[in-house]
Amino acid sequence: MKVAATPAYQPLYRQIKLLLTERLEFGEWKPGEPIPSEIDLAHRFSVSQGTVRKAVNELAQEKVLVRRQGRGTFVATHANEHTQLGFLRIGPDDGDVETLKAELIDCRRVKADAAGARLLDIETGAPVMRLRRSLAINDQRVIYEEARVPADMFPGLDSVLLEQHRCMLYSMYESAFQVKIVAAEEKLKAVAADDDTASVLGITVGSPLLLMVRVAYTYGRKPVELRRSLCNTTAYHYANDIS
Amino acid sequence: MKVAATPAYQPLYRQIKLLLTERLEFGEWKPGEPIPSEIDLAHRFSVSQGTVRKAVNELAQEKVLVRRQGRGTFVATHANEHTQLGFLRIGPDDGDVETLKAELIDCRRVKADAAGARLLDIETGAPVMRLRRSLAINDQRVIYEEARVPADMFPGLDSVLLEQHRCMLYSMYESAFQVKIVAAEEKLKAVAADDDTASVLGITVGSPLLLMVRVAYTYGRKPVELRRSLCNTTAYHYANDIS
DNA sequence: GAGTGGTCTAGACCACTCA
DNA sequence: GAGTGGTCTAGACCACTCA
Repeated sequence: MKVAATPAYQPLYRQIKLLLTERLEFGEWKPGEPIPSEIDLAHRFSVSQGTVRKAVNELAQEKVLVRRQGRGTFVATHANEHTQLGFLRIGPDDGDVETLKAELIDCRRVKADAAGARLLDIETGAPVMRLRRSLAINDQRVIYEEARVPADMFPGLDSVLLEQHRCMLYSMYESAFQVKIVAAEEKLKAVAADDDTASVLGITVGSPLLLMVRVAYTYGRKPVELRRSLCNTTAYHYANDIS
Repeated sequence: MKVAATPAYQPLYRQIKLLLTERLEFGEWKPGEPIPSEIDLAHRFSVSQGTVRKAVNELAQEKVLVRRQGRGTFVATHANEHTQLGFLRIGPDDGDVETLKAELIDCRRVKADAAGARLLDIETGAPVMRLRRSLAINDQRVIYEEARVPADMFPGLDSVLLEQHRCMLYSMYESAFQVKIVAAEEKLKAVAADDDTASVLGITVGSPLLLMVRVAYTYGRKPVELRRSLCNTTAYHYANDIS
């Protein structure tokens, strides 16, 4: 009988990719900073430039790194989220997103419920910070959302800090807590507006809203944030490209 | 004064990519068939294998080609849509998509309205085929949709042909009309169910539904199909990965 | 064992950025 | 002009598939 041996063959460039990821996690190169040049990395790891290139290319494709010809390769950052929109896929039916403003409703320490704990990979009942806010696109308040993060990863997270960062969450996670969001999964549904949401968004109870449930991950696909957003899509939509 | 000269520098591998795309459009290699080996292509185009590889890699990434180590590189196909789901991003909240059945409502020749014509890049009033149907996932009827395609690209499209292909549209476009869908853009909204949709889906009028508006493209980003789908997301959701 | 794509190297030269 | 990433080549060898 044959043992179900996982072949575990990993090409060299993937091992290099892992080493780079570890250094990124460790914080050797911080978001926005350049990493060493390909030639430099090739020497450090004693491989050819082509092998480093392949590892870096994959990380660039995953948007963990950003290549800039003639300048270097940089650690991706959410620092410019006010100009770049980050992971927000919502936009107006006509025209572009010109302004994006967040208004904090509250920020509280609560206990993780079973479903949330499972998604965040923590214990049920573990402390999480829950923040609620509304988002206005082009001065129209269209999104109400609730985000939950494990409290121990974000010590000192409170309303004051949030206001300081003008509610740009991923940028704040990154600069204040060294937690870099690199990917997310979203599930979308259509739901009817409840009382609270309706009053925040200034619509009638029962109106259809787009519900987006997001799990956001840091390096190594570790879940960091659970978010529930409700969007009034009367004049807005969620855009997605498929191939 | 400097003329705004578009540099128009195109690396060799992109020229090769273009040549490959042209041959695919022309039908030299059909969906499901293998294309020549990298070495063969390199000889034909008088470039190195590495350059061909780079061109093929980009096409594989765009899911126009499919690489299979040890076997060869194949033209992507929608032929297995009943097993592979194609571009459908909807799935049940619990479990997987086990069965997917389509039920044709009607298929008529109509005139393109202004908005639809613009998206399909045809004249307003030009003939389009409009087909309506419902989709059942795991034997639950959850989607009502309407698709429009330019009539001249699909001569002879009718209910009989649709039934023959069991409503697997992209597979039918491909095998019966040599139109290969390679990409799509979707816009999502939450809307209230109207009378017709409510009765087809067996829900109450006004229930929230997920509206998906899709433009599907063939090679060279030529628009081919405009689709409007309404999904009852009570026990289903639209899944999307972001990075 | 022949043929395919996948990895890796070493080296040349190009496009681009910035001082 | 020095330094970066981007392209291209030629060649070796590896992993995988299939007859």
